[in-house]
Order: sequence, then structure tokens, then C-alpha cells
Amino acid sequence: MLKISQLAARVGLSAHTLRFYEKHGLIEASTRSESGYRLYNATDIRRIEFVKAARDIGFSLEDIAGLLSIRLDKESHTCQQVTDITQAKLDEVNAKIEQLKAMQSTLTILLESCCGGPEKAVHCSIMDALEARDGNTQHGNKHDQSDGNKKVLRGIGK
Amino acid sequence: MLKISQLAARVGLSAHTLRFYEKHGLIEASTRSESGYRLYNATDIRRIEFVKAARDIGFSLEDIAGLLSIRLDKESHTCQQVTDITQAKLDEVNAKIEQLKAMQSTLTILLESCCGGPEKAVHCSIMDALEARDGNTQHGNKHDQSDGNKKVLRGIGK
DNA sequence: ATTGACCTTAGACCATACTCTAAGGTTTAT
DNA sequence: ATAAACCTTAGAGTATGGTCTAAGGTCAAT
Repeated sequence: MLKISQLAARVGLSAHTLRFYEKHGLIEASTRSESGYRLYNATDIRRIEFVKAARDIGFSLEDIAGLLSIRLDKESHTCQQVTDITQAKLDEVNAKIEQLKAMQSTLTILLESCCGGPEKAVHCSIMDALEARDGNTQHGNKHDQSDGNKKVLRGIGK
Repeated sequence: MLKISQLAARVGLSAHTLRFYEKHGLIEASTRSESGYRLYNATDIRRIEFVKAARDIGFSLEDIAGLLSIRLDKESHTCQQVTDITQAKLDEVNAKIEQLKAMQSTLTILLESCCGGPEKAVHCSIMDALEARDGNTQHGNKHDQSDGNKKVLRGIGK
């Protein structure tokens, strides 16, 4: 039976994070010592390693909650339910990649257009491009078709 | 002179967002009406359109603050300072794309390994893979070289 | 017996970029 | 004159996934 810091060292998460996961229903210590310390057995550990594995792949905690409920009762769930979660995640990833590639291409073009040297920024073509870029300067600004897929791009997450 | 909602409609941001940007020092209304309403002139509008353009490309608000300070005094800044910001952003984007591609490849492999059908999840190869994945089950878990570039992957940002 | 390392809890704080609410004042149209 | 539509502010809430703190209890060694 491991105490929380021992478990943390073993799975490569902090004790803080383990308590955080517990608070969100992902994991649990099956027993407590007399003094209230969390004690993890082999089954607990396997579950936590499962969570860690899923997290490392890129599943969100919400996705992982779904996977865990399947894991708890595999007889009542199907491969399709598992692939649905996986496919949804892959779709998200692909969409995000597409957005980032658009940014990548724009940024690359900007960089190619600018000398990048010690010249004064007065004639910088990047600055000029940012001044010129009118997503919509049309006066009759009705329904802008180029609006649905914007968003989400900023905040790259350090 | 535009009031905030007129400006919002024109640039495609909400009045809330414009106030938010103001609070963070990105923009400003050069005048106020007697009753305290923000009034934006052509210069204000150009600045806000600049912010919007940069935001649409994918620059963070912090990046944009940097670009704006260059824009305010181009004589004192160089093309290199502009390309530095742009290049840093491109590097971030490229790094993020690499991370996402790793996820993409793992997810694709998982999906290919599983039948995805109505079979019970008892023998699901995706579940098995998650059980088996030991990022580090070695007992002497010293310095794990595979740790620096994890993180940041989850939270794809809906 | 006391120090230091460990454990407990509830809850605050971080980053990012909004988004909304409450409570109130202003403007415009009828 | 009164209602609708607009504006103001400060501040709270949302989403995601932690990370840390405070105040206190426990355990092992000296």
C-alpha cells in the first residue's frame, strides 16, 4: 500500500495532482490509514496509470472520465464507444492542426516579406500588412462568412 | 466619432471585448462624450483594426501589446524587432503542431488497432493499449528523459 | 521531547481570453 | 413622460488543468 507521495513518485504526477484528480472523480484510494492517510493498492495504481497513459496521449480529463467508466464495466460497453471517444479526439486534433497550419502559413509569408534587419520599422512590411488586413472594412457588414472558424487560435498554451 | 457598439459592429468584436482590450492597455477611445461615453475617431479605429488583424493571425494579446508599442514609434524600432516577435510566434506554432502530430499519430494507430464495432469492450485493443502503456514502470525511476516535452498537450481549447 | 518530513482539508491563485451581470445613468423615439 | 436601447463601472464567472497555501494533525528518528 503506497502513500500519496510514493504513488506520485511512481507514476510521475505530483501528490497535488493526484488529489486534484480525486476531487474530480477520476481516481480514488481504496483505503485510508487510521490517521486518514490515503493508501493505494495495486488496483488503485493500475487505474491511476491508466489515467496517466490517457493523459499523456492527449485525452482531456473529461475524455478520461468517459474511458474510465468503460473500463469499469467492459461487458456493458463496446469497442465502438471507445473508438467514438478516440475518433472525436482525433478530429479535434486534426482541426487544431489545420488552424495552426493556417497561422503557420500566414506567419511564414509575413516573415518572408520583411527584411528582418536593423532598418527602422517605418517601412516594415509586416507592420504594413497588419495595417492593411481588413477582415471586413466593407461598410455593409452583414453576415461575414469568414467568422465561424476564427477564434480558438490564440492562447497557444505555454 | 463612433460609440462603442458602432465600433464593435464595424470591427467584428463585441463591446465587451473592446472594453476588455482597453482594460489591458491595447486600445483606447481618444475622447469621451459629456456623459462619459467612449468616442472613437479614425485613428482609434485604425489601431483597433490593427489589433483585430494581429489577433486573427494568432498573436496573443501580449504579442499584440509588443507590436503596438512598435507601431506607436516606428522610428525607434527596427524590422528585426518585428520579425523577432513574428518568428517567436511561428516557433510556438510549429512546436504546437509537432505535439499535435504526435497525438494524431498515436490516436490513428489506436484507431487502426481496434475493430470499432459492437463487440464488448472486454477485448478492446485501445483499452488494452492504455492499460499497457508504461511511460515509466521502471522501479528505479531516476531522471526520465521523456518528460520535458509532455505537458501542454491536453486542453485543446474548444 | 522535539524536529523534520509527511499527511489532511478547503480554498485561493495561475494563465488566457473573454463573457456576462448588476446597478445605475443617458439618449432617442413615440 | 416613459420605454427601449444604449452607455458606464467594478467585479464575478467560464473553461482547462493544474499549483500552491494555510492551518493543522501524524510519524520516524534523534
